[in-house]
Amino acid sequence: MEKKRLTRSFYTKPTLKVAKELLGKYIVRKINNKNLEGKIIETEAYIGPQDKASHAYGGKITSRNRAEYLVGGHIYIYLVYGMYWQLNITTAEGGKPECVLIRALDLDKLANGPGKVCRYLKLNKSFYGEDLTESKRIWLEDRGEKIKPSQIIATKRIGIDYAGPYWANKKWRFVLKS
DNA sequence: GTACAGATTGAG
DNA sequence: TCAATCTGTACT
Repeated sequence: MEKKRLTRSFYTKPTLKVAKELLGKYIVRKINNKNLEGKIIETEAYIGPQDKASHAYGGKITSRNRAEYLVGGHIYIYLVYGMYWQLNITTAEGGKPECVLIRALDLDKLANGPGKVCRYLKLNKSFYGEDLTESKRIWLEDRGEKIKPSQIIATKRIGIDYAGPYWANKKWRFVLKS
């Protein structure tokens, strides 16, 4: 099977397009010469600064969210609830706070939630700002799997009711039907 | 300096 | 249904 690392041009496309195209791609995490891999089956788009659910709403830059402004293809990782890491991949051009949250991998309960994805892949703050097109320990691969539009389910995003009904009802969460 | 909510999860 | 657990942000 052909394996191809995704390059910068994949990530710099519009965020919603990248979020959908990430479905079916494989994330590869190399630990001590062993590869942990999983197919991405659920993503969620965050498009700041107009997106109230985004940490960059209003164009804010803090030490927590600054990675969100990096050019597409970088990791934006942060801690929520004091215990769970959220793995995001930045999209669009540099200076634009847009990213895609990786919510689940096809790993049967091992990674069926954003916190679990990071636990399984052993990700932590040392990956903050990691470049997925250059890194030797984590990257994304295209393995030639073709995803049909009919396999993609668009739903409302999760856990952001505080952003108000307009943003909370945006169907920016994408799930790959198996 | 202090208060408090949050892109979650797992146990009860 | 709720506790675990801690960072960023908005107060004083």
